[in-house]
Amino acid sequence: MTPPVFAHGSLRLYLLALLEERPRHGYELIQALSDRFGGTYSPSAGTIYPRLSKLEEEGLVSKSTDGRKTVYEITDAGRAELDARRGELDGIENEVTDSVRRLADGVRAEVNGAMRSLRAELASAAREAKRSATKAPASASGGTSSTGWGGDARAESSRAVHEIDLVLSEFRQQLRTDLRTHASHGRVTPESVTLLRARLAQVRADVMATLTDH
Amino acid sequence: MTPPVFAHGSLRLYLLALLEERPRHGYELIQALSDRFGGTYSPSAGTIYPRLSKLEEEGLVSKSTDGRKTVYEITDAGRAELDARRGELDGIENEVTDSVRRLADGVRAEVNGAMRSLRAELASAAREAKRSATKAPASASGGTSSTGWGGDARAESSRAVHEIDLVLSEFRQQLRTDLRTHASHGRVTPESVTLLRARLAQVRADVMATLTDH
DNA sequence: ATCGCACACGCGATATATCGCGTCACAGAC
DNA sequence: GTCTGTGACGCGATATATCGCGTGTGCGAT
Repeated sequence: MTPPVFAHGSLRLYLLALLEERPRHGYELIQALSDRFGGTYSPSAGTIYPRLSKLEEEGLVSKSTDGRKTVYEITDAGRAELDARRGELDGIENEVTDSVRRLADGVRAEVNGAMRSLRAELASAAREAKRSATKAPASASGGTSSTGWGGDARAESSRAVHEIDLVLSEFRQQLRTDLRTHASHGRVTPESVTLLRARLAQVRADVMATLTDH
Repeated sequence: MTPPVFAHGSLRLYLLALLEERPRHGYELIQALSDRFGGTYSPSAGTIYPRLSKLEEEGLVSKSTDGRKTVYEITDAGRAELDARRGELDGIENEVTDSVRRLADGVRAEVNGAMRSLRAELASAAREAKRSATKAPASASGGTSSTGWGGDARAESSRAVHEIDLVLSEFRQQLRTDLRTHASHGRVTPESVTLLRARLAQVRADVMATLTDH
């Protein structure tokens, strides 16, 4: 039901990036992630610790105990891995931001539903007024996707896809900055939105044309 | 903040009573308590484990490890203590039930409050959707000031910015999916990247123009 | 009687680690 | 080219343990 916030290799890389800033222990990383993504998303311990274990097993981080804390530090191998994939990082940040926003929207809807059932339950409880009932939560997961790599003949294609990702990322960043600037003095009208939507649809069609035309 | 559910010696005794039924491990006790009191109240690990340690220290329960679980069993001394204070148990059960009820009322109030603000937010979102999507047949006249909240223009601008964010997000998602599909059979050339870059720059310029043109 | 204060207690926050489910990507089978 | 299984992965649930804050309780001093 709730789609994962981090795509397949993303958490691994992001953790490495956080540890590059400075050594941290597990709980600290959980908080750091929670902070960076508005508190709406908090990675669970079951997400962080297995990943850290894996990273240590791979030799990308080293572990050392400090009282009841377990401090993780990035190794040279870790820094190398990070350097090699530095470009993916900003893409990940944007992706996660998107996921979190979708998640927040989902939560809003869920709360609506939960409220309905709660109201029903309270009404029922008032009617009976002597017996109690039990409740049960729920959970699941879903999915998104992202970067693909690894071929040989398709290397160029992959590179191109990845670069498009970067271009998109940059474009979004720029437009956001532009809008923030102009929104403070002067205003952004719905017409801008409409225009943007139309133009992007056109761009998409044109780009697709270059793909199918050969 | 929230008043304790269990009065001073109550948890200790209740734990003993639960262990008299059968040996249990810590987490099991947490769940048992959560079950008995309607799920509204879940004692935290920080409540249970120190108490269990204390009980063991006093020799009222004995501890034994089973895999990653720590099973607690009542001792003769524990049964003696329980027999001596059997009378208090009913009182405790009632007391706790009352506490939980009060707590549930508090939650209900809180949720109600949260719902109010949520409703407001949803209403706002609905207004936004209506304003930008529908080209409203009549009704909407010019006068934005006087009644209603001040800074309507600012709010509209903010809403527009948010929506642009959505459009960007969606666009990126779509393009990524498109590329993914076409990248498997057929390929993505650097020309597509170049084209995309150029077209996006143009779009950005055009959108910016709608902002400064007024 | 009552004042006050050490001590026990309840509990959320802090901290760590594993298990099992569902999903996704990738490789090899076809 | 499509189908498939399998392994890695994200993540909630399970499981345990400690720290520190606020409060209530009981006892000795007043």
